[in-house]
Amino acid sequence: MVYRRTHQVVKRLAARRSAILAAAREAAADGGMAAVQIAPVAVRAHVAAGTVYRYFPSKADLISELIAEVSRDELAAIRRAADAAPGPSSALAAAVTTVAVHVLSQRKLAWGILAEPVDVDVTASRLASRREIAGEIATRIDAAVRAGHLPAQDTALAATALLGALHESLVGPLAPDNLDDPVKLRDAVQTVTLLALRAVGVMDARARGLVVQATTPAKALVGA
Amino acid sequence: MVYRRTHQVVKRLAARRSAILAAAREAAADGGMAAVQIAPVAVRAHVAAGTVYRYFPSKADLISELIAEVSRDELAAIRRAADAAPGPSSALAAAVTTVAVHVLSQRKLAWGILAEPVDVDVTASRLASRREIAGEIATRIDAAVRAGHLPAQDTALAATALLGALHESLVGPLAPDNLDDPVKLRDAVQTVTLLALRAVGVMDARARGLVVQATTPAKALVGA
DNA sequence: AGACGCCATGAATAGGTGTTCAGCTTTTGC
DNA sequence: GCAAAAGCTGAACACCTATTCATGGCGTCT
Repeated sequence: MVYRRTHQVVKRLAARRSAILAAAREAAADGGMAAVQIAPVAVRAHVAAGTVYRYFPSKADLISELIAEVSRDELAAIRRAADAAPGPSSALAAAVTTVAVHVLSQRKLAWGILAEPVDVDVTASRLASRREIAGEIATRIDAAVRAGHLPAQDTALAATALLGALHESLVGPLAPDNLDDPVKLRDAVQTVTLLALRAVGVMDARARGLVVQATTPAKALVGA
Repeated sequence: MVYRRTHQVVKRLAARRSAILAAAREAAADGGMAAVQIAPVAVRAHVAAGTVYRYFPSKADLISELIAEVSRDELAAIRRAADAAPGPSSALAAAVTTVAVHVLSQRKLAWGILAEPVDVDVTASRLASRREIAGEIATRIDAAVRAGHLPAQDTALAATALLGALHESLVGPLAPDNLDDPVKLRDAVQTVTLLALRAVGVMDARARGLVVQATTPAKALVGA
C-alpha cells in the first residue's frame, strides 16, 4: 500500500509550516528573539509544541529559517530600490536608505535578526544573512567606484563598516529613543545615510544631494 | 566582642576579589563570554564556586563588573592617545585608531564585552560601556567641529555610527579572518580609520594624512 | 467499509548551569 | 588557649525550556 499525499494535504502542510514561521516572526517582531520560544510560538500558530518539531528539526533551524526569510525580503527591497535609481551613486544612496528605513520600521525584529543574544547557535544563518546584504552593498559601492564617483577601496570592508554603522546607530542600544516621531526618524535616516556616503568617499555637497534624492521615494515608509 | 577585619585580611579579600575578576577576564579573552561560567572561573581563581558568591551577588554582577573594568581601561587608552595628539582632528584620528587597535588585539574579549550572547542580563552595563566610549568619541568630534575642521553634525549619532562601523568590520562575524598577519591588520586599521574620518566629514586627502600620522604611535601595538 | 500509515498532541523528560547552605576552617579578641 | 565570628567549601538543589514519545485521530488506499 503506497500512501501518497493528496494535493490538499500538501497544501495544508505547507500552510502550517508558513504559519509556524509567521508566528515566530510575529513573536520576534513583538518581543525580540527572546520571545521566540517553542511553546508560545506553537500557541500563536495554533498547533501543539510537538508539532513544531514535525516541521523544524530544532529551534535553531526554526530561527535560522526565520533569519533567512527576513534576509531575503530585505535583500529584495534593497535591490528594488537601488535598481530604480538613475545612476550608481544614487543606487548606493538608495540601498543605504532602504536598509536604514527597514531596520527602523521593525526595530525589534532587526535587532533580533542581527545581534540579539539567542540561546541556540544561529551564527551560521546570521553570517549568511550579513554576507548577502553586505555583498549587495559592496556591489553597489563597486559600481560607483568603477563609474569614477568614488575612490578605489576595499569594498567588502567598506560595506561591512557601513552596515555596522547603520545598525549600531539605529537599532543598537545607543540608538536615539525618540524615533517614533516621523520627523526625527527621517532626520536620523538622512543623517546616517549622509555619514555612510561620506565614509566611502562621496564629497559632502554631493552626498547631501543624494541623500535628499534617496529619501524622497522612501517618504511613505518614513511617514513624512 | 567586636570582630574587626585586620588589615591583612582586608588585603586578602581584595586580592581574592581581583583574582576572581581577573579569572573571569582571562576566561572571556580565551573563550568569549560563554566561557565565563561560575565553576570554571572559580577554578581559575583557585577558589570554590560558592566563594564567588561571597564577592559577587550573581553572575550578572560579575560580568557587569568585568565589562565596566574593560571599559574603563579602554576609555583611559583612548583619552591618553587623543590627548597626546597635536590638534582636534589628530586627536579624533588617534581615538579612532586606538579603538580599532584595541578591539583587534583582544578580539574575543571585545566581542564578548560588546555583543556576544550571554545567559544573564548585562544590557545595563553594556549600555553604560557604550555610552562612555561613544561619549568620548563624540567629544572629540565636537572639538574638531568647533575648530572648524568638520561640518556641524549630530555628534552623538556620528560617534555611535563610527563605533558600530569599527566593531562590525573588525570583530563582527564578517570581519576579515586573516588579521593575524600584522600587515593585513595594519591595513585594516587604516582602512577603517579612513572610512570613519571621512564619514564625519574629513576630506579624503587630509584624512589619509591623519590616518598615517595616527598609526605611527600605535605601531608597536599593531606590530608592524 | 475496513485496515493501515501519517500526522498532531501535550505531558513527561532531559540536561546543564546558576545558586544555596549546612558544615568545616581560619581569624579575631581576650 | 579558647570561644565566637567570619570566611570558605562543594555537593545538592532549583529552575527553565528544548525535545521526546506514547497515544489518539484523521486521511488514504483497496
